[in-house]
Amino acid sequence: MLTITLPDGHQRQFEHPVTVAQVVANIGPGLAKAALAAKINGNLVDTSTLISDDVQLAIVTDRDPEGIEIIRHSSAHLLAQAVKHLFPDAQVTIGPVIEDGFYYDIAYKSFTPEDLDKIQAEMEKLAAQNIPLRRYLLPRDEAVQFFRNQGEHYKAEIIASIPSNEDVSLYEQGDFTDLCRGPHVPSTGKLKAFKLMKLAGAYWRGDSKNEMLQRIYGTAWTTKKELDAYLHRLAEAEKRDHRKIGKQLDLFHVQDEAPGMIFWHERGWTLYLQIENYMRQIWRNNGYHEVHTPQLVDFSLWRKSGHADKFGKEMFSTHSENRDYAIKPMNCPCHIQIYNQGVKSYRDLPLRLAEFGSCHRNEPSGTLHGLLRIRNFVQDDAHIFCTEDQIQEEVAIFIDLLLKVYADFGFHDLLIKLSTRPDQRIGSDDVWDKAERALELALNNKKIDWKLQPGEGAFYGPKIEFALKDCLGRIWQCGTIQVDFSMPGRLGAEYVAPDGNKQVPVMLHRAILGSLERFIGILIEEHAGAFPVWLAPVQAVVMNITDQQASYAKMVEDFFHDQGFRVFSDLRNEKVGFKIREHTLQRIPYLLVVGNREAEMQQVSVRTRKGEDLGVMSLETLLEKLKEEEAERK
RNA sequence: GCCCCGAUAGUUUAAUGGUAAAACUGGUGAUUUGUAAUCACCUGAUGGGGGUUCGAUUCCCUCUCGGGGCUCCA
Repeated sequence: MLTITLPDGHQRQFEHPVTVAQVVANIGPGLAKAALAAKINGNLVDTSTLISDDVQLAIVTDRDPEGIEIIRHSSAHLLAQAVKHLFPDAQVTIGPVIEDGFYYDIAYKSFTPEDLDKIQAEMEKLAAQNIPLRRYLLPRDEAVQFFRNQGEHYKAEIIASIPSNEDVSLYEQGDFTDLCRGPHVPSTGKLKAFKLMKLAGAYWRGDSKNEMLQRIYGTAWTTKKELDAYLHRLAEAEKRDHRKIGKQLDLFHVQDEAPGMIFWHERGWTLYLQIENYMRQIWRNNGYHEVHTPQLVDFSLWRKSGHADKFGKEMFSTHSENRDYAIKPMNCPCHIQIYNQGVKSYRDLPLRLAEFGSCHRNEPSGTLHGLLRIRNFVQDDAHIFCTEDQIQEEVAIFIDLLLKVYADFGFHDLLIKLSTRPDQRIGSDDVWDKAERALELALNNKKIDWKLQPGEGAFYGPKIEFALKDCLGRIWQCGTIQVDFSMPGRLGAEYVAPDGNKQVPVMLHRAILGSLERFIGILIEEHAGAFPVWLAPVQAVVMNITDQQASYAKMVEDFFHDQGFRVFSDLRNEKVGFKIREHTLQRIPYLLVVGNREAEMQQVSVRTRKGEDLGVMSLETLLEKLKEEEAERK
């Protein structure tokens, strides 16, 4: 006799061991149809699992988060089966679940988009056949042999790395068998809403020294409706792409002659300057000293700093009159040169040197991406020279400042990561302990969520990274603070301690926005180009209805312009509806219409880019409104 | 850098082994207009190089750049 307890507390008793499927059938036909897998005492298992003890049992259907994951995982297997049908020479490797879908890496010369359509059709065919899945165990060595016999050498290699005394689980669906931990759906008919999305290359075992496999990405959902909703969401997100909006709103462009570098147009540059000026204010109010250092520096400095060894390939260089130069990829060595001028005392620390430093890095061509990954960018960079004892407080102050800045820009969802000591590092473990603890403590004191990335720190010290997502959910690192125990010493930085001895300061590398270009790219996507008033390149447009109001419109423009606002007038001989449409599409916050009535009363008729009619108001009333919005940064 | 895909007018899109189509933009003229497109006419394009062919924008090779991934992002 065994007792099975269901989540609602109900119990069922059976004389003999039963499978999950039998229990579910016993509960009801509706649930039996919906069951994808189950949880026995909290562990996910297949519906074929045999129960022989008293257990807690929960059925997993497509309403559970685990259910959709199982559907995606089984979809990956279905994909592999379809590929094997159509391309028997292809070898399968791995096929995990990812956000919103799955992929499968396949060793094959290459697939075309047409192949993708064929594979999709084959998958649909196999799903319609409702092929049952069967799970079974095999000793590791037998499993290796099994896959070798099938010519699946990658799979055999994966299994060979599993300890030899362990059994491995295999899943068989019709003529296809895959190694897998599971669980999986009971049969392929449960897969009803999937779509292959794209082809890509991916290195075997994620190592660029290995051969490249063909990765097929797919998405899978519980219903066709959810699938369609997902595809719709994607299409909407793509409309917010900063490259698209950058063109539409005339913000910037790139061209062949300067790959990975940005031509900023007037409107984009206005936005850029707003952000730069805001950050300059932040620096001024938080104890930073703005400096400016050369773009081009003799290579000897990069040798001393260690950059030449580590980033030689990424540095652009040039030559003149027997001297080799590099365009700076980072600002830190230059800031140390400023620090090194004159004798520094412990009383000068912490010393915070800041620069909108323009850096060039020769990134591999395949990694360039709009404004988000480029070869020439400007960082809101600063280096804090301090003592070891000051690290903790400086980091704490920095995090507060960073969170305030991000909130001002409307970002509240930050991904925060702490990267700790890598295998290859310099500095004693004592110093690393101290630095890591300082960063961790600073994070914990803020009561914010963060993730540990062991071994991902820089060779000279640990770091905290602050990342944002773009419109398609891709993650981009923006802000960072890094502890550096090495470069100040390499470049001869020191200060006189209270006891009169010379000491080497610690340096904190830190950026709040990171690359201004990257930050602006994400900002464009976040707002879909409809920037808040304080950032909008053009804050309002004055439109006359006929030529009669031209001089009044010009006067209104001058009025706001003199008050420091970015307002211009559109006096073209066009219907007002035409002008409104145009400036609305340009996402200009306020559209000011002036006809004879307004001119006579010295007023403006105000309309927002959202189409709201705010009615007629005096210039002073609107001015107050603009001032208020600018101050609130809304 | 590696894999797949792409590149047509200023922009967005169409088409074809045989004179490259349209909308918007731009220019000219008319229109003086009240809250998301006034009308007419005009200008304007097949990324660079090589090959196949009587003929290439179309097919092939290659370079450049862009897009999606992988690796990388110090």
